[in-house]
Amino acid sequence: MTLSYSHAHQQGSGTTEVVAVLVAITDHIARVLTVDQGKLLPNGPLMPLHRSLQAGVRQWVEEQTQQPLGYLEQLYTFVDTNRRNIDGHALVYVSYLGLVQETQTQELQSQALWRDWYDYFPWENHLDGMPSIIMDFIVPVLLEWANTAEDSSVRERRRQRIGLCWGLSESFLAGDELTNAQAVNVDAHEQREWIAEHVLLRYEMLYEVGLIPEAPNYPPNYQAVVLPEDWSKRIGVPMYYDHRRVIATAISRLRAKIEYRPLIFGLMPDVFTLSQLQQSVEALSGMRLHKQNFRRLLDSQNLVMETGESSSAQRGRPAKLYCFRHDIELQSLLMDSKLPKRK
Amino acid sequence: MTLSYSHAHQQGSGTTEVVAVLVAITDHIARVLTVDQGKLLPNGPLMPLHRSLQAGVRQWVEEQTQQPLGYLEQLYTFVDTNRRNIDGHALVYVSYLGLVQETQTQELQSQALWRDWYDYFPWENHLDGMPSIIMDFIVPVLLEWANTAEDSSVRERRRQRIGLCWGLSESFLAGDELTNAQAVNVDAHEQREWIAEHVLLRYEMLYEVGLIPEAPNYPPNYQAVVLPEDWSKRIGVPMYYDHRRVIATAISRLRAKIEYRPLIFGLMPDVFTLSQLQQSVEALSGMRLHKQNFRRLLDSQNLVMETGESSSAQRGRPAKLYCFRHDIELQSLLMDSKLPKRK
DNA sequence: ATATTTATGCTCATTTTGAGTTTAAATGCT
DNA sequence: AGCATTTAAACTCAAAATGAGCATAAATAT
Repeated sequence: MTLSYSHAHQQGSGTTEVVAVLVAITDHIARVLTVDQGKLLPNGPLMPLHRSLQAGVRQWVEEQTQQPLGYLEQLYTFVDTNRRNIDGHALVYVSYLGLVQETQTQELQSQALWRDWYDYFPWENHLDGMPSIIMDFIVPVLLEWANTAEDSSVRERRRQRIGLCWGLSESFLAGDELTNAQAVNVDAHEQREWIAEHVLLRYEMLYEVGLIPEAPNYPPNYQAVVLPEDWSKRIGVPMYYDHRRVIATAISRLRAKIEYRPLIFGLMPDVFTLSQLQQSVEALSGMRLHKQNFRRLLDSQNLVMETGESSSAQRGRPAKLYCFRHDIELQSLLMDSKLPKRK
Repeated sequence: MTLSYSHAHQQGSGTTEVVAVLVAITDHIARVLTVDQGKLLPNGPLMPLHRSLQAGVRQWVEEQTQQPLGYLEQLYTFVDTNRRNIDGHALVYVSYLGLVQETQTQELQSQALWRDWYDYFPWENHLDGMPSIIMDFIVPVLLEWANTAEDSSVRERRRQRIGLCWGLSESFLAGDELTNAQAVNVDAHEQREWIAEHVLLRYEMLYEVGLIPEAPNYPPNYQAVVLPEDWSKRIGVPMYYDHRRVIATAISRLRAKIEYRPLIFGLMPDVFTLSQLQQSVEALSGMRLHKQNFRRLLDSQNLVMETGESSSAQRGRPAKLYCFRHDIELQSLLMDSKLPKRK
């Protein structure tokens, strides 16, 4: 895509930028903080006055969004050879993942906006089951892409890749023909498991195939499947540069890490019920969890303690309130902390 | 430390460098490729002609070591505010982890050298049990450091941190007094488990306390423990800049990732016995594994297949030869692949 | 009152894990 | 040749973790 929007700092002598993916959960929805009508992530050049990359991130986020931020961790470093400084050096941008507590998401600058992260990745939201777009449009186009390869071994490899990325069974992908056998196996499409943390792999596959507006080969011209009118909505909101890939990187990291580190507490209010905690984890992973096993795991890890009070629930039995055990803060950062498997 | 060695490219207009930690296993020993008498990792500036960071890494490694390299993955991006370009921008360096097969480690440039990585981190080698230096010197100094803190809560936190990093039991660290209770508990020092992948955390703790020659506050002046004459040898070979930290980052990543991704095949020859495979994994993790469980896990994952031949062993029953199943290459990169716990 | 909703405690079969024992097939030494 | 030694590899077994479900408790809505 061509980009009309441009930053002043790109003409300078620096070649390093920082980009931040700030995540918060509000109304049980995972959101990222964006600027410029949701088209960009907060970002800015690393300057001589910054004593570290983190310091650069904090300054630019503060300046562009006025959002105070807590936990921050480096994600990945990209190079954009299309953007260069006056000496011809390509732009290097270092991405960070930041966590923001729900209670901290107030009074932003006007251009800053918290957006549901599934607006950018509709296929990643399995909270109400697998979205129909996957089996109706995405997978058919991908299979078409796989089958148009010259070499049969390439075709096979592509099909395997599709199956692994999108949780499809071997049988669904087996054989070069996908005629009536396909109809039979459609119902068995959830035989292999959907792996939540493969967000980046899935995004990169869609990008490679040309299904993503940001990709150079968009739109794809496969004939077997007619893309619906509202395709661009279904494939998610596009962004400038490669910022959508940066978000995909962040979601992948968050979903993977939450399995063994209690990052979730960086997103929770100080006091919460176990159901709220579970709903937050579900918002991140995009999947429903087994309630009883979630709780068993929680108390086996000793991460939370009761406050003694109960919530004034809307309906049903009032839930006990809990808080994060700050006395084992350090332990929690180091120790393994797993999550139960899907429901 | 002050550094006499300097690179020409630091005077240019660029601010981005790449640094590579190349790993290979030769003679059952995990090694990293170094230049400049083991004082530096292969590195070089990112230049306008490079089309990606990986391309930069490959060019500089090739130029400085003539080592062909295969698998390459980004590690972490650092900023060195002590090194700046002519415009005052701090140097940003992006580190990479590369894997080299044993059969590929030939005919290097004279300045390039494969070094046992435990030369840099002697305390990380638990192949023959926990090294005595840990309980004899490192932990006593760390406890001294913990106990000299003003605030008692800081003391407690530091002790917890020490316990988690170095695998010490609660009881060993409990209480403010460590007089005769200490002697009693010394034997119980392996109650909590040593976590192999915490290499970076351990290095950073030693650095913070001043036990690392590269640290600004080296040497520490704790009185309770008299450091032995050969301390500098025991605490490992120092490097220029923060390159030792980069290696620590690489080892941490490798040890963590090998638990769930079959990275090990990037280091193995094309054909190998299961014992050789296990020894390689042990070289990386620095710990002995339970042979039977290692094999059970291996064939549950279907990563290797018999070649049909057997090895002409030096002694004992000949072992079957195996090779990596290239047909599931992709699968292997995605799928979980765990390792058994310690022996 | 009774159905509905939410919270929370408990059970149970299956799988995974950690740690052995046993048997097999080679070599080296006397 | 015979026997101890060494390495390989198959099999067993108890304990712990996991996935899934039932039962009970405490509130609200009709």
